[in-house]
Amino acid sequence: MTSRVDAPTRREQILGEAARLFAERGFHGVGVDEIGAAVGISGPGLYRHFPGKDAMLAELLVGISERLLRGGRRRVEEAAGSAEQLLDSLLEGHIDFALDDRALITLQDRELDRLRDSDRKLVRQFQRQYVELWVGAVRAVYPALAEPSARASVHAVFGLLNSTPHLGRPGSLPGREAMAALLHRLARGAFSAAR
Amino acid sequence: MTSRVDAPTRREQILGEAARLFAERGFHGVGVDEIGAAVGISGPGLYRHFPGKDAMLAELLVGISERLLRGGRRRVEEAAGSAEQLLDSLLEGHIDFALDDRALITLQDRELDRLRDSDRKLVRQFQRQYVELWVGAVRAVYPALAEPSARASVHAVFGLLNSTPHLGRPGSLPGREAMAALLHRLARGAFSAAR
DNA sequence: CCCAAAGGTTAACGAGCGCTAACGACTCTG
DNA sequence: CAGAGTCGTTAGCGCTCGTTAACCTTTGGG
Repeated sequence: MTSRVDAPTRREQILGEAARLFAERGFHGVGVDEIGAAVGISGPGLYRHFPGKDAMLAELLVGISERLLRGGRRRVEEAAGSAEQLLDSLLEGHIDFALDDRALITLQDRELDRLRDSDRKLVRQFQRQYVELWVGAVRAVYPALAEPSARASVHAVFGLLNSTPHLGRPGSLPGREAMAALLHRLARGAFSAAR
Repeated sequence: MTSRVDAPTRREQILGEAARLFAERGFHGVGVDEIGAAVGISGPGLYRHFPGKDAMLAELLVGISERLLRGGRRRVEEAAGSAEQLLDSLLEGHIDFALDDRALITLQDRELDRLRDSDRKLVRQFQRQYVELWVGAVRAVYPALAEPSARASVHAVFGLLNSTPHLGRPGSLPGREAMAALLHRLARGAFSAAR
């Protein structure tokens, strides 16, 4: 039983560096030797922890989409109150994720096609359920909004929130908390204009 | 002098298919043989038209970013009227681009790092000027908005508009005109909430 | 009519990549 | 202290990929 506050295990360390490298240079653009070097071991030593390079990507993508969905569902259950509160809670969770796990956000919509069919289907299924959860929350706040428009709006707002990775040098932008608040307002503004 | 309404030249044909393939499977995920096959010639025949695979990507990315900037500047000149009109015009242009050239949009922020240093610098320069042009337009409409917030908002709205490529099966979404109108409203709503 | 330019073809090379094989050191545990 | 399990190492295989070389066919102009 591994404690949750321990230093990251070698496996987790590898996954973290792999995520960063994949996001920076693309799945095909990174060699196993580089991933190994990033954690201080070299090349084939990775195969003591993963059956192959594909498996690392798969574990990353399945992990993200599953975490997002679980977090969303938890918020749906906890938000017994108003529909507004649920939408704000979902926004808060997604924004935290976008700001703190930029590499994973990038991978999620960039390298999905490199997965084996079964893994890709699984990730797509998680993503779809997550989107539908949002669609429900948005329509609870804006009941006049038709479902196709709501779905398209949710996709678009995800694009807005996930745009964080593509940002320039840090100087010309707000800090982390200001950025979170700004993204929240932008997203709410977009939804409220969906009509 | 090539007429603008002629059938696409072989070069243009290659660029089009390369854009589609790069967007689908990533730059490193597509082989020159596939690009050749997509236009009916095979593999090394491409080298009669381009010095290498990198050159195709470079021409695509430089072309897009240059076109976007030129279109934006044209709209700035033409919009002698109100600031609102300019912002709407910029939105219209970018939305047309996002809806009609999805592959290029995808490439623009996904494969930029695969370029030679000089080409990447050029593309980044075009992109930066395009963003600054938008920042000016947004701040003309919302003068109270500080520049860093305006810049972050512009990036975020680009993410919103460019989210079109990541959409699901066509059935569950609005048609092209409805989608354009929806994106326009969402973007305006986001800006108006930036504060 | 010739010949040069344009635009293809196939064969093959060299580099890089994912992965396996074979081996070694360290650390527990009975 | 033996032996197994864990976690590394290096060498190298086989394949793919971008690119080059050498050659062929068509076409338009002097």
